[in-house]
Amino acid sequence: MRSVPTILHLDMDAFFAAVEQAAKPSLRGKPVIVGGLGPRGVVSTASYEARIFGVHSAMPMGQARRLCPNAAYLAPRFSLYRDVSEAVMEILGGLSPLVEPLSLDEAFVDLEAGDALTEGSSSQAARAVGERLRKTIQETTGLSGSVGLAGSKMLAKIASEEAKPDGLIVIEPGTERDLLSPMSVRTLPGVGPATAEVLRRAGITTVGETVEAGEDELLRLLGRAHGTSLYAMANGWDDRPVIAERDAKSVSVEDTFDVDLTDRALVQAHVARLADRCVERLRAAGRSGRTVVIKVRSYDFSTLTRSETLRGPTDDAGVVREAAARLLDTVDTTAGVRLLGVGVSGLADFTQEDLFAQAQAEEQQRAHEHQRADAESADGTGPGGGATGDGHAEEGEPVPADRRWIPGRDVHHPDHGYGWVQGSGLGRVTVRFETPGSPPGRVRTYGVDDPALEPAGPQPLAAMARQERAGPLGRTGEPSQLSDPAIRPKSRSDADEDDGEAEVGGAAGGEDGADASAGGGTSSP
DNA sequence: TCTGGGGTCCTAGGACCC
DNA sequence: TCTGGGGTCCTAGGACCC
Repeated sequence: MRSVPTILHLDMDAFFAAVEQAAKPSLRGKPVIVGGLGPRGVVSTASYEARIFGVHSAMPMGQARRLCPNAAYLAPRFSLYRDVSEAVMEILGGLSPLVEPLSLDEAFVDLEAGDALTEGSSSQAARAVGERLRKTIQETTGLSGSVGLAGSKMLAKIASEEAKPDGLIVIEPGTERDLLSPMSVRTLPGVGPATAEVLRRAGITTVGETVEAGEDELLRLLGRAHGTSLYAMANGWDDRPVIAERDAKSVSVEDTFDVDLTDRALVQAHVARLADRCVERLRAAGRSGRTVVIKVRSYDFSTLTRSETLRGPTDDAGVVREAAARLLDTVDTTAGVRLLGVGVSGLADFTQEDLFAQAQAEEQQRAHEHQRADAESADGTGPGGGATGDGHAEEGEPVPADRRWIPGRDVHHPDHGYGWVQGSGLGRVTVRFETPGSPPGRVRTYGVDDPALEPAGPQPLAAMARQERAGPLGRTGEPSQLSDPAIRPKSRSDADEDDGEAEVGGAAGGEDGADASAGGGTSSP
């Protein structure tokens, strides 16, 4: 615990949804829900307008649609979020060399390790840094983030949570115990539903009661590691350092299917493809791994894993594919498989004699990854798409026209310019023509195979485009990929291997017409 | 329309070794 | 051969986080 609140936690507000609202003028001020659009999708992020209806992260999409039928439902666009995230992380890097990203939208910063506290180390100075940071992020990205400042990571995070949305809270060292005492145990990191239930049965629901219970009691209830850390956290004792970067310890990919898989050959084919995708990611990261894991979730949601440790680390797709196939041989899948996954752990640094060849291979991998990222993340259903899926599909087989139009994706039309897919189905696709810097636009409808309409890459957010025009940002001066004219206009990537279930709720605006909510291949409201 | 996808850490039992 | 103890690795599962 520090005596000055010099640990900063930044949490971007409703990040994915906020990026979409920045990109799509007609959605500003309206409920927006980003997540898997398939029959088994869940909410990634709900805008604050949607949260009023009770929608929140991790909620099944079906439930969200019942609660908030008029929201815009969009598939996530991770490559765009990554670009915005990088801009934010770069700003944080200007405060201190010690930045610990927790996810795309969250990070700790150790202000003591940097020189941002020009006016000396005090609460006031820390608050000023936090306010200036929020302003810079707003100007650079057009988005709001909430900031917590405290003498420890735990309290900085609790502070930013309390500050949401669009706020800043400083927890003055010395006030922690009183502040924490009335809070729910669920506030403490590491206390989820299961732990909370164990504690509740012991009569413990608040942080104060956790302290009163005493360490011995917590150890008895929760075991060694968990009990010890919970007792410390409840007392506000936390001296975990901010750690700039850690190496990943595992890499994995998984797909949930729209319909349970029963055909053994399809299951086997899918595991092989997952193994390939997993190795692609492993190699892109320049790593190799020793333990291969498969994951099988059954029709009834029961989940099992099987693993095999090799004699040495590998980044060979054939080796991983074969290990995964052997593991699958030990699992009965006749009753139906809902999810399949393949992972590699026990990672080692990839050692390579030929560094040039390695660099080249990685470059290709990265380019490929970048192109595939959105297409893959769009579906969440996996390319298999269920028992009738394409386990037999050939590489390069054309994507059916009506599957190219994933709600939320950018498109281009020679007459009307850039817009985004609002919905598709029944042979039609509805597009709203607007861009981040334009006023709200109008909707038009096309046939799904209208040759004039083409998928496009994400358009740069207005604020970020302005920054670029004003000159290179930050110290590196590297132009963002978003504004690189060679990359910005339509890329085919979004259409390549999507599996988007076309469907969008009656998105913002009243003139959507029938198409906006027509489901493509799946049921529609 | 009931449950994503990518991770981390911990526990516990058995094998194996000294 | 009525019988220890500790360390490490592997496997499986589960809680938790964003």
